[in-house]
Amino acid sequence: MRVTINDIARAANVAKSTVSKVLNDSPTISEATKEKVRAIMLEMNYEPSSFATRLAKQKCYNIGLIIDLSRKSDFLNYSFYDIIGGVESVIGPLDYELTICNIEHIGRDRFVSRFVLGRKVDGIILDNSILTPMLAQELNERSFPYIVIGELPGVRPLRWVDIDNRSGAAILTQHLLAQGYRNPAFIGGEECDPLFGARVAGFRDALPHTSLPPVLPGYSNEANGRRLTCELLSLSQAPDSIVCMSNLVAFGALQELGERGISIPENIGIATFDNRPLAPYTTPPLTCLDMDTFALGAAAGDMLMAQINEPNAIQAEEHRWVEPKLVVRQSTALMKGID
Amino acid sequence: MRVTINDIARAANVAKSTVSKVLNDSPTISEATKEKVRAIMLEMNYEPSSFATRLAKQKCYNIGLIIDLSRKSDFLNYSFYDIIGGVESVIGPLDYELTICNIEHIGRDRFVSRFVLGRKVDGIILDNSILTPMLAQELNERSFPYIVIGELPGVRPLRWVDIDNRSGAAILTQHLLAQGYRNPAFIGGEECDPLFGARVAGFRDALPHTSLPPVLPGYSNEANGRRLTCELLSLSQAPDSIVCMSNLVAFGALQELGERGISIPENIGIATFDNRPLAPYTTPPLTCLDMDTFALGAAAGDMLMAQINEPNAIQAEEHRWVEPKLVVRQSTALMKGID
DNA sequence: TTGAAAGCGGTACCAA
DNA sequence: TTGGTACCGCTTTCAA
Repeated sequence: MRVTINDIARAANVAKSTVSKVLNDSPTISEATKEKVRAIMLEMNYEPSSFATRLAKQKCYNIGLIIDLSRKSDFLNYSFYDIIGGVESVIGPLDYELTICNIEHIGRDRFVSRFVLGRKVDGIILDNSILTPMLAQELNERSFPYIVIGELPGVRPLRWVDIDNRSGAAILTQHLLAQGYRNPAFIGGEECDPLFGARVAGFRDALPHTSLPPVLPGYSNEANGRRLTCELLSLSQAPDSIVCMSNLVAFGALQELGERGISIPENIGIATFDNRPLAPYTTPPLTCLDMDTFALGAAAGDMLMAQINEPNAIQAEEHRWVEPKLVVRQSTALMKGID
Repeated sequence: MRVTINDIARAANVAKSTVSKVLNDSPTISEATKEKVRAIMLEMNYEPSSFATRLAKQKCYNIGLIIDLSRKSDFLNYSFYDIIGGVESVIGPLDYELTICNIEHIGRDRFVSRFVLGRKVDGIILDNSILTPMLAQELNERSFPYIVIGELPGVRPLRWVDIDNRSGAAILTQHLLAQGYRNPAFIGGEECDPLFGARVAGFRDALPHTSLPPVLPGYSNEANGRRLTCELLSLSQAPDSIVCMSNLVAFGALQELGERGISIPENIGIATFDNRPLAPYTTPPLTCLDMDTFALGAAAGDMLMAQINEPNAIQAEEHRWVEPKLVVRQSTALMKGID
């Protein structure tokens, strides 16, 4: 049988409540007693049962990361480890744990009851693809702490973190202009996706308001990168540079342009979102916007801990942006001779 | 205040123990009572407290995935989501949860006491980079269920799952031979890494025992891919094909060969381990061995659940291999004309 | 078939 | 500064 608080109390010849106070480093216990009890704990290899503690304290020291594992996406595949690392880097030192909650089997509706009513976690972090307005309302009504990863306009009060895609898109576009490109186009991304909206907005921010740059949406894969590039080339005024929604779109564009003998960066400059998985390894390597997904996770963890510890702040709306970083590579090096 | 088993008992006019039995679908309770109590549970939105249950049952329904988040590796970045998905796919339906345990802050030594003695988890899954012989011994002594991801010869009794790298390497090499290549070489990987040993062994398995193929180790990055390729080319009998330890090594090789005007697959064939992140997107696309990391996680989860539920089987050694899949692409398509 | 009561391993209040 | 004791919410044994 494992050693419990009672064993320690008996061995130390003190009351169980005294042992408990030693565990919590209560100031009402003398140093002498503390030392004695601690020595015995060490000797007996005692470790308090987390369940008993949590039950008694009515607190879980556990936060849930809600995901839908049935969803496969490049973003998740390439950033999940970093996001978890970021979350853990802030909650771990505070002695909180991270539980992965897959809603795939449970279903979106029953999951609130499972995790929120079941008090398995003190707070949750979830994706904007998982949070429905109804779910948000339910969580809000219960004043249950939660942070959304990914902007979600229209549902409030809401606390979310996101990569600042709009500002990032502007940075990327400004870089193209600074390199001497004059007519950037934007390709890839689905119109219904808020990500697309934010990035196109940033793209437009960086351009003169009078200009009407080509923006061609399409599911972000290699084939569409090629197809949309073809479309761009057939325009009466073909662009001299392209901002791509993803690495795969950019890869498709590179392929298409390569086959047509159009050289990059001389004839057309290419910039793309995300450094992973391909940007450093294409020919030529792609100028891109590197997304700090570790920071994203850390920000989410930080906001969540703040909410858990100051429950009155829970009703306040809070958004936090993580700024992406421009990584300049050869695909936009129009001015490399001048430099 | 939240609704507890007492509230339900009161509302249903039965004893608390009766409610408990309904929760556990005990056969000693009449259907009528069950239905009545269940209806009230539903009505009152009751969800049992998992901590109370776990404390009373002395069981956690929780398994720990031990990782060292301070480690950054491509493999983890690209496969972590899949591994978690695999583990969850088997433990989730059994109502187990997955807790991420980062040993970065805790330290390798204290972590046993934290998770094992602290009874936070019923079993753990960890990496062969985390399991030390001492730790293994400690876990074995306590008969604590654990599964290692990644082969770890020399420590026993031990239960682990791994990708069958040796057989995979042989498959990859046999493919080269079947395509008509005669002198494969192996580059990349560190000699101290068991992964390197397994893959080189498989590489040799596929070749005539009399042959002494070039095997050049080196940390697996792009620069070494280039450097080792140069070395290969300067050999008196230069190889006609290369098995690469990783995508980055292969990428380096492609770069080097490309710059020298050596054409692939005609002059030299290239095959590599891992489909991620680059293999489909290089020029030419790389023939590779695709590692099913979801299956790896699922196998680990499966073995762990078996151990938890049959504690007497815990002393038995068990290894499970996940077979990698050959993905043929252009980089080894020597026979494409013939085909 | 149901109920009463004693745990599970802690916390926390109040009295000593 | 310490001890006694009533919980936290559920399970389980034993009696009714």
